[in-house]
Amino acid sequence: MGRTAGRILGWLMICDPPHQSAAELRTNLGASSGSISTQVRLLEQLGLVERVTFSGSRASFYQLPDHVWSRSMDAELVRIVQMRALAEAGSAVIPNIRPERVTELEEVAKFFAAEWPGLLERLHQRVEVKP
Amino acid sequence: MGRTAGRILGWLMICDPPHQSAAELRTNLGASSGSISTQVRLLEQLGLVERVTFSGSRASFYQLPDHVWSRSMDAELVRIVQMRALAEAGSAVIPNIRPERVTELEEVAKFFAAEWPGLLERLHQRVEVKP
DNA sequence: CACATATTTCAGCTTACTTTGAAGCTACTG
DNA sequence: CAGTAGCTTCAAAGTAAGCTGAAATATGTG
Repeated sequence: MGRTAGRILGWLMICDPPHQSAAELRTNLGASSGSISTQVRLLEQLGLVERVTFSGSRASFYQLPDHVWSRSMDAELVRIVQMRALAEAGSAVIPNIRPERVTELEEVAKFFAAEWPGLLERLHQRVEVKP
Repeated sequence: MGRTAGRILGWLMICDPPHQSAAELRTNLGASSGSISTQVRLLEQLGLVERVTFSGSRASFYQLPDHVWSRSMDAELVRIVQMRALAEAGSAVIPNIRPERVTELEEVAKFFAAEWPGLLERLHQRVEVKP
């Protein structure tokens, strides 16, 4: 993630109101319109920003989705599963000496793939369901 | 981590013998001596490669440490704690509307800081203590 | 302890990514 | 449905990171 994307996220965490137009982002961050457009789209694809509109204004506004941080941990599971698939592909090249150089990676990936869903469930319980 | 660092790791997972000299890495990966020197040092600092020597040869050899993959998950705890510290610094700028934009990040960081040590313990049990 | 071998350093090159700003396009308001 | 505010695109410039290879430095064998 680029510099501007990070600054957009930071600003969207503290701005008032929580939704900002591209022009507001441009002004407050000192970035160009093109940069805002590109980076906001990137963040939208990553699920870290959502776009909202209001009738009466033709501008789009950008804001952080609810529970954005705990939800972003969900994406980690995708990467863990990709890692497990990669590690499993390694079974084709297991060396004779110290084969655990390859097999251990698979075990680690399997471990996290098994543990992560439960962890996420507890995280969401804790963060999204306030006591 | 750069391209060459990744290729070094990959080669060290499957090479025979498991320890390789800089010259061997250079030959097998088609990289320059400078690149090998720099990237091997980077990997050493990250704890992903260790350097060994043998009397009778003046060359250094590089190899993967034991349990390198499960141990590399330990480093994640450091990053989680750094994230918690950053998130706690955010308490100085909590906005009035939708304050959870900032506070949720802190809760997520705290959650992982609390959970990670136990997770690591079970990982190491599972991977390093073969049944 | 001389000296050949191995390693590190570093300036310049290459490559990949980011930003800018203006032109073109979209779509909403009135 | 015309006009225009706002968004996207894109080529060019800027920036950052990695690689190379030769020169400088370090190492430890014999």
